[in-house]
Amino acid sequence: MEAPATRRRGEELEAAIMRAVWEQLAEVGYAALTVKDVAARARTGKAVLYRRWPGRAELVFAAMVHGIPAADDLPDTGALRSDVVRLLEQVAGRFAGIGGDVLWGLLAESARDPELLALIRSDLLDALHRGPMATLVERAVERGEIDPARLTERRVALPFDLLRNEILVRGTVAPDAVAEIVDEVFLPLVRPDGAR
Amino acid sequence: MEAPATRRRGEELEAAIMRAVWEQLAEVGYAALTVKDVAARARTGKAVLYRRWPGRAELVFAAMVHGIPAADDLPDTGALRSDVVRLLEQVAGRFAGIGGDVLWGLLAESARDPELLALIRSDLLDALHRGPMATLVERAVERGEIDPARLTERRVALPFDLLRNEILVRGTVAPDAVAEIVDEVFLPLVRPDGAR
DNA sequence: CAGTTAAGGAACTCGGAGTTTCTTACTGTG
DNA sequence: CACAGTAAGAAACTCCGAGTTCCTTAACTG
Repeated sequence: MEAPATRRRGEELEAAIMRAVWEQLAEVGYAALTVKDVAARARTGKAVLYRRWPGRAELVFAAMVHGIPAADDLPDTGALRSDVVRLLEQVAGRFAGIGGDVLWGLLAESARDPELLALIRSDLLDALHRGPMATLVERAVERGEIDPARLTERRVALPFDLLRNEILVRGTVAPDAVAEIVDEVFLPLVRPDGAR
Repeated sequence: MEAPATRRRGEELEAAIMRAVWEQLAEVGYAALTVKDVAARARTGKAVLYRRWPGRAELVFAAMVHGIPAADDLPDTGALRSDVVRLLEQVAGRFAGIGGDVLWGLLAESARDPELLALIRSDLLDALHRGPMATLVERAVERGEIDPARLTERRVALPFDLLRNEILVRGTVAPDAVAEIVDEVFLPLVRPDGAR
């Protein structure tokens, strides 16, 4: 933020840029984010940014991947319900501060670039979700909380599909949305029969 | 398409513009759609467009509302499953030709304009879905195909929430997605107990 | 310490959104 | 049928942001 005493390079410089992008996203959103403003905020020049990322979309994508902390601490509460609730809330929390519009903007701007689009879809929308969820489900099956016969790909994906819908369509995750998704939809579909 | 013999006005002109927007959307998508191209395609000038709509986003929104035929023919096959499948396929079909990127672009560009955003959400994402679905569900309750005690807002919204997820996230609706949504998720949640 | 790399910064091109202005065809009214 | 008034069609214009280029100079390399 304050004037750099020296000329920064490598890691340090890059971190400052990522931070500047993230802050701009939080403050003005995607549509109003300009490369010049980001450069100014990071106290550097546009050329430095373009030397690293081919365009605005890639820059923002990098900042999101960088800014969203990895979910290394997968919930393990011993019960399926609380595990899933906590995981969903974790992910919802990661998107707090920046609105759904960042995702829209990114997707819209990348619509013409199939490679970037695929990357965004897999890194930001899929990988972060499929793996963790699979683990939670696996554990629950072992505990007998889930009937394996009732498991399908679609049902496992359900919690995140619905959470994503909240973020993308409503722009925010209502306080009780997570509980609803888990209690009204997910659990009734995978619990062993009899347990309503 | 061909040179207009005369100078058009009102309805006729407007229809030509809406058609031009729709065709451009289908051909180049939202990001690459320019007002100048639309005007050229409709054989008119930019000023004519800006006299009617305040900006690009409103123009595209108008074209979508105009171009998406109303679902006046609500399915009524006598069975819940086929009703819902048909309704979902109807809606999916309406978005054929233009990709999900149009929605993204529209949402991204309108992120700063709360009124337009609300309009898009309600007209394009909500109104078209909530009403028809409610009717189908109502009929099914009367036929005894649905247990009213198992109905919640969220469950009724489920089919469209998931369909929307397909369109927005995957960019397309896989051939068997609709059947999966209905058979693996929706029906098991609302059918009277015992019917698995 | 000499040579190389790249940061910082400014000036540039290019293109699209939105505006303005002008001429000229329609339209509705007397 | 003539004469406003309105708005279509077309062009030129402003503004602004993405991406590029170039130059100076600080930091790193050996």
